[in-house]
Amino acid sequence: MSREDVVALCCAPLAAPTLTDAEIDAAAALFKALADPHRVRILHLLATSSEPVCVCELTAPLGLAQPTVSHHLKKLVAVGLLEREQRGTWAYFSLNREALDRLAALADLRGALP
Amino acid sequence: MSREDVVALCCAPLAAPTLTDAEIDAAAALFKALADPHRVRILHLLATSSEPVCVCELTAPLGLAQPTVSHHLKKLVAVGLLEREQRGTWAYFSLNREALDRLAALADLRGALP
DNA sequence: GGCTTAGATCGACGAGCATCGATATCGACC
DNA sequence: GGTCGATATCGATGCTCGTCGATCTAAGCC
Repeated sequence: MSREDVVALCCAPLAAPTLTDAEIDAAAALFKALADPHRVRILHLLATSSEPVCVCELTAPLGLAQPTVSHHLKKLVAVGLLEREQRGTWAYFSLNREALDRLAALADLRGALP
Repeated sequence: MSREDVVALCCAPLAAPTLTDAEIDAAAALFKALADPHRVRILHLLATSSEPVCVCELTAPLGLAQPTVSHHLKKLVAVGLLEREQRGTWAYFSLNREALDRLAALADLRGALP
């Protein structure tokens, strides 16, 4: 599941009459990235922060070791939900607006209902 | 994670200023239920069907054995996304509108963004 | 009652995942 | 170059999950 596959979902919400296998796999991959409480909290922390956040600021509120935080961030970046920016030694992460639009469209199954 | 916990998320979207641990766990549990392609396809099949669907109609399009389909349906019912209705020997499943509303609100992280 | 069928449950197997210590990589600074 | 600090990667461990055959339960029918 590449990032391009996930991005291709932009105009194919779950409510569309038919979804291809690839689109369904991409949707499941996106939800899978959110299937862990720590990753949901990372998104929540970034959503309530006005500026990008570096890894060192996440270990404390999450109560996790640094390798584990890197592991979760990598998964969120892989599906396009997060963007990574290197500033010297530090790595800053922020939400990807387009990915959030895609997620919101995907999660809205109600469009096809009568 | 009981169904009541998940339902309690109704008025606490992910974009809210602060989320409790319980609310975050409930959100992750809801996304976890969607983290499998077969379960996404089940929701898609139900969303594109005007009437409730029985288990025997799902095994063929999913390409799964009957116990596996029952397993997935049980998970979707557990988080409230599906409703189960017994008609004689058959069990019919349909989407829960309120759960879909909750899901759409949860997945919309954009509310708190500037 | 006895048979048939739909669906749920159980048990086991294999794959995947979260976690963290140890290590590698990379940039900044002297 | 050498050192230090921040982050990523690696390896191992323990747990969870998807899958399906076998079995159990319950409803309909003769």
